[in-house]
Amino acid sequence: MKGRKQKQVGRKAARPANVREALVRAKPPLELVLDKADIEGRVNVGLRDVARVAGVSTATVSRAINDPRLVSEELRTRIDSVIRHLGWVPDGAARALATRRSATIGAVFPTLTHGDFARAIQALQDELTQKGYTLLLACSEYKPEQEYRQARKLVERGVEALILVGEAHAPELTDFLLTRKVLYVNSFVYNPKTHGTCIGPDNRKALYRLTKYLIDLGHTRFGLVAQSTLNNDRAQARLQGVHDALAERGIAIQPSHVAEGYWGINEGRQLFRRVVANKPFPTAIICGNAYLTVGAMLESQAMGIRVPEQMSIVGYDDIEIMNELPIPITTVRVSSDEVGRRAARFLVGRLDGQAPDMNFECEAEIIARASSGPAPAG
Amino acid sequence: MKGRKQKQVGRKAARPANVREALVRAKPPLELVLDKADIEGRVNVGLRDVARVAGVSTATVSRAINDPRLVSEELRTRIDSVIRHLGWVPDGAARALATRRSATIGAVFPTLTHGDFARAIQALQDELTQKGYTLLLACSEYKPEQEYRQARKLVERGVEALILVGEAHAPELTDFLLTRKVLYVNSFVYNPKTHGTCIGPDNRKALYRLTKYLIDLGHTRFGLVAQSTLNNDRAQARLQGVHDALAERGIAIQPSHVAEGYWGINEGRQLFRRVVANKPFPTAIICGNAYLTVGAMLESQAMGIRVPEQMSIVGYDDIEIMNELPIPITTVRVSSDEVGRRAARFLVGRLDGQAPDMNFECEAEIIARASSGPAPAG
DNA sequence: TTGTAAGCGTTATCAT
DNA sequence: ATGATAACGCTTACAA
Repeated sequence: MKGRKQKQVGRKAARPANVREALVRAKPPLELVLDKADIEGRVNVGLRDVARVAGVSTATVSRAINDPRLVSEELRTRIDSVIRHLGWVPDGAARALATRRSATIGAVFPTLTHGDFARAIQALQDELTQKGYTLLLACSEYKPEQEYRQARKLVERGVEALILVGEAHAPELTDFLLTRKVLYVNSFVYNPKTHGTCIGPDNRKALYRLTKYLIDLGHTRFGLVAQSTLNNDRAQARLQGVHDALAERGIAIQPSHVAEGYWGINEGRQLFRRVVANKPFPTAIICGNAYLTVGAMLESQAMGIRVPEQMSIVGYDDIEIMNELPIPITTVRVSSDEVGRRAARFLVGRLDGQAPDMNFECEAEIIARASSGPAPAG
Repeated sequence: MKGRKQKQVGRKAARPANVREALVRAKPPLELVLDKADIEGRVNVGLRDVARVAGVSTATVSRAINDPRLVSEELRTRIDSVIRHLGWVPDGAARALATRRSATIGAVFPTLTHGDFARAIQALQDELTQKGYTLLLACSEYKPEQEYRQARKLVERGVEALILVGEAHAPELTDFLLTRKVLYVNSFVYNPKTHGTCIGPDNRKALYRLTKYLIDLGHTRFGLVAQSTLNNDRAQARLQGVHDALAERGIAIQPSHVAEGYWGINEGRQLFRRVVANKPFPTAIICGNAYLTVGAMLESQAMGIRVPEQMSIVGYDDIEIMNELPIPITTVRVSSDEVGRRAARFLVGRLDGQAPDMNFECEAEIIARASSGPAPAG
């Protein structure tokens, strides 16, 4: 470590306080003190240098930047000018160490490329920036183990709170959060029964209602282009919603009419083909996420299936293209922005000691479009 | 600040070193020392507590976690066990302060929701995590002023390097980076003449070549569904590429065949309508970004225009849907992943003192699909 | 191999 | 309103 070669008795002693002392109270020629020689030994200018050049104590400089009202007009302007001239930028690490606050919030998302998460992150970012916080971002790639490691690292980095996705975490993570008493929220889920605050849609209910909507349209033969439920409690809850609604009416779903995949238009196409391969094919197809839905729709058209006359296709998450395709798609709209914004507000509120610890359910609205209609007579 | 109420002469003095000392060397019943009373006064356990409980010096604990080889087998396992039992997590701020390194890298993107940026961020994230760094993320919303503020804040937060998008920054930012000697890269651009390292495609060249490709197909009447060049040097460079190619062949573009917007399928539709409103409409439409392109394509179909027989439509950025629409779209493929990954590698390399300061051009490949063809005879 | 203690750049307490 | 200085929790130079 530079500048630590010799044990110094005291800081002042190490720096000849000769010419500078004279310059200190000089009025305008601040440029003079910018002379390299003045900041000898140290690589970066620090608050101490500002104080020295401005001829005040470090305490005063600290006050001047953190609560200017505590400092006299005169000193304040003098200090500001020195800061500008010296180009000083406060050191976040030192500040964090002294205050025990980092003004940083961490988030671990399964992926950053899915539209809904991207939107939530954007909103999160906006909101946090506005409130003076910074976002530390990590990615779990849908692996609980990795989520744990990342969350841990974020806590080491000093985040004051954590945003997670879903309610199912590695047990180590839950333990860790509990014993360290880390403030966090589970986003994109709503299930007050779980441990921790949650902010998001009730995934089960959303698909329960969507399925009911189709049942009410007379459909009885259903197909599923589902998203894998592996390490994905949201997908799991959605599937549960479908099954709950069907069970209520005593409708069974044929196993061959269920295909499970991950993500992507092309994958949606393939899964769709698999589902409709077994005649008679379903009159209603429910898709697990946005891009699977788009794929299913595109493939249905390529196959010459008339939608919604022969078959209804519905999806989850309302991305722009759903409304722009030749046959606009019925889907569930969740405001990811809202999830992100709410999460940010909640955490910042709690950190400021306000806001009670409550859960927040985001609306999941069914947007009915041309892709769904009454079940065909046959 | 807690625990700072009374001036303490020395730390040890403040803590009765009675019973504990005896426990220190006790073999298995480590649980005993977990007793709250042992960590009195302090809210969080610290390295000192670990050292005390393990009966070693703080230096040894530090070594044990940072370079285990420096510590004897015996102490190492003892320390590890104490760490686990105490649930200690090192304090990043303190470590950053002491080492003058934060293992953190900052990025400021115009937006997080565009597919290309999201992909780059994802890659960035992966790569950085792998190398032991964490990503601090910020968002400029395409505003140079905000980019400056965010970058500054990231530097305050102690990032060791910065990833920016584009080469045109606020002058304050350029100054700031220069005087603070901040390591950074301009991503998504390739222009070795600018200040700073750049990693990305040569936007001008890419569209120059795409335009040439269309010219070679016999097109002479061009239309533009352009992305606004406001605060967007990439869009500007792309436009320049188009104009360069056209100028070379003496082809002029009719002002009424140019429409400028931002982003989104719907916007693409509107702009497209505007462009084709002026008969005879262009035989080739070049679009400024992915979603504008999709919009143009969708609208052309809604209007009953035959593509590519009557009109060729080409875009920029190869997102999945381009290849999945009924008429797959010719476009320029830029590997955003590569941009992100390269940027991360470059910065980490430089921080480790390897890697020379060189620019890196990412390939921008023309993916010819069904949406482009020979100009119609008429 | 291990310990001692200075030092990282701030903030905050206490005294003036 | 301002100054002096301990403290924040770690790393590391130097001594043993």
